[in-house]
Amino acid sequence: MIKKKIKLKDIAKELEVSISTVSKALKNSEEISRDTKEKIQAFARLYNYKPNNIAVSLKNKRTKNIGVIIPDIVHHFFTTVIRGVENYALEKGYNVIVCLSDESFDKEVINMEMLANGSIDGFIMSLSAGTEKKKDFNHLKEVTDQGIPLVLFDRVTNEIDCDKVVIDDIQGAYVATKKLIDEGRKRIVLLTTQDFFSVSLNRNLGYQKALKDAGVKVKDDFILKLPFMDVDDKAISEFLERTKPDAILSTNEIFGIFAMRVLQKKGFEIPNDISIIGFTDGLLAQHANPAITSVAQHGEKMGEMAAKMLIDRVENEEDEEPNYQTKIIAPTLIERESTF
Amino acid sequence: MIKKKIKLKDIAKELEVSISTVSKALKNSEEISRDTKEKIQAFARLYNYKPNNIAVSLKNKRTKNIGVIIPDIVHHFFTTVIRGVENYALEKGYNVIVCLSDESFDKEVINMEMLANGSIDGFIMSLSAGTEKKKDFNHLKEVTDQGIPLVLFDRVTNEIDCDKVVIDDIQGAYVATKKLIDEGRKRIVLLTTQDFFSVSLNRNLGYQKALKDAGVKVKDDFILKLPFMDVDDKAISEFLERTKPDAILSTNEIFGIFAMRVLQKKGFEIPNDISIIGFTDGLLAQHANPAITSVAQHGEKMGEMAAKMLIDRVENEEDEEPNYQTKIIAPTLIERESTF
DNA sequence: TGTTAACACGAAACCGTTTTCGAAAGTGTT
DNA sequence: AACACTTTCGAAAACGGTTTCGTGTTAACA
Repeated sequence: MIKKKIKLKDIAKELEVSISTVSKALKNSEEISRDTKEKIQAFARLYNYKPNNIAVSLKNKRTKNIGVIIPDIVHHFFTTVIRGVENYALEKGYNVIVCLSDESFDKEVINMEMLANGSIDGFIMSLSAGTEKKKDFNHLKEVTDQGIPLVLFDRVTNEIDCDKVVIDDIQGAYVATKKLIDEGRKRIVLLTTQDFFSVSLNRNLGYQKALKDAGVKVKDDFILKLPFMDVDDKAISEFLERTKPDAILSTNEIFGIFAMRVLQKKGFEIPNDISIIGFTDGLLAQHANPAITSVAQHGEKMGEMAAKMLIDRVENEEDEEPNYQTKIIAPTLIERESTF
Repeated sequence: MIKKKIKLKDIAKELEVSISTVSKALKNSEEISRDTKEKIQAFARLYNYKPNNIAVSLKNKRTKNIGVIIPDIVHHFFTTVIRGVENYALEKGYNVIVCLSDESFDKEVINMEMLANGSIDGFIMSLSAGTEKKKDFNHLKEVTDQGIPLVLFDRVTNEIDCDKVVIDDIQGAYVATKKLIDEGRKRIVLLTTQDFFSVSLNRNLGYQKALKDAGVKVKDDFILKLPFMDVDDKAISEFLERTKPDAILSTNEIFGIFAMRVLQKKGFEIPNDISIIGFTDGLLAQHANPAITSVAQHGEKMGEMAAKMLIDRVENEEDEEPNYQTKIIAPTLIERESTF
């Protein structure tokens, strides 16, 4: 026995008024008399009337949905961003449609196209590895050309004119490297990914800048660029044996964890023998033994800011000159047990 | 210069045919002549016509969206479930709307109500702690009464008649405990949460059953029930000092990690002195040092199955007698370095 | 040449709302 | 009694599609 949902027409028929009257009464319109409004509202409450979202969306051309496209959800950073977006969205009465590009350009395009046909009021996204590698941003261009608001976060591109929120990766790496230098470390190596990731590139720059500012020469063979997936214990192990570092900066969380494991198995003590700092202050860094000093990216805050920027755009679409902004969040070095 | 999206009416006007003709032509209807169809399709392709999802949804009463409500997204298990759901959904042309209940009953209700008014074709969800504690399932009842398909996973209730997918928690805990017994461990303690979590309860049962089957007496003070959030190092530490275990079974990932840290700080060697097995085969267990033997819950598979069950229901709504199923996934013990 | 059937297309209803506009009824003023 | 306002409500269009059904045209056939 399925209880069908009640609609305006049903209320109208039952109370012998018109649909328009019901609609207005439920919005407490001044046009409708006190009596009628009370009668209608009471009836609606009794039968638990809720307007159909789809019909409202079609009429208002507002879905109250925002689309979030991220490369990977099994990743603490993106997960915290979603939480931030969700928090703000819920507060503003928006739903969050999450799509995963799986680091693939094609999936990113498919997902965008699926959502761009009316399903959402705006996008929040971080570029997939495939897209960063291919440098093809036509799908983003099409979306913005249609007037759909877009906010890019973390992995962004300046090929596209839109709102952005990023952390200051150069600064983050700089501070981390400086911390290691100040500790007296002399052989500071960098574990990073290939260059097509905008974030890795910037972190690399920050690392080199800190070294230069301290009068330390940057050695190219102190930098290991690993593929971003399928991390290889062996590659790390060989690199560490060759470079014999006394400190490691990793541009992500996982490489640092791997390095620490390799070192611990070889009998090194962290941080006595070698200091380690990683990026992305995630669960792994927090719960490792010793806990790893990390550059926090404030994902949740990023998500909230992105959501705020997006919803502001969505709700004030009239302003003709966009005046796009890029918010830069300052990273924070969280000192734990893997450094002094 | 915003490029407005083209609609049926525009194509109709341009090609001097009716809207219905365009609609049919684009669906390759037999009613329309070859010539007209080709002309219309070519035009549509040229101008990149895509039907408006909202309008189609309103007409068809199908949104091609599925709502997923989970307690927490910053949690590896749920995150893998979402990935599984996403995979299957994308394949079938569905979008996934993710809502977070934040372990709160109220948020769970709000989210359900937001989505239940036409935004989605069905729900996939795992109960929040608040709901499990309160044992109030009226919001679920209302949804199913309306004929909206619902699939519960992991944290389920038998108060509600619907499809479910769970893992055999009793079995998982049984196998894990047996493994410890077979290793020769005599003082096997259990780290778990309060009883209102259905999963914890079952894991506790499995633990006790394995002990009994091996002729070991279950001691109540060998079981520590911690609040599910804000884990307390001190409580764990005191418990371990009091019980002096030679093996630990943790009903989740994090308690096991905490216990290992505490023990390592006290100088114990894992697994030489003490073996550890945890539930939820997440990143923490995989990357801990030593890596922790875990009972894998196969979240991605669960997500895929839940999505499959839901979409099957959605697309075959005619069958009058529901005949709800509960799929039980067998857990797997993944042996790592924290046991012999 | 008249009848019929196939073919190709269009008009209109519909999905469930919102909103504009017009109009009936009531009120008050002279 | 005539007029001008209010107040209160309903008809209808609109959002952008899908689908049913009717109809004009043409070809085929007796």
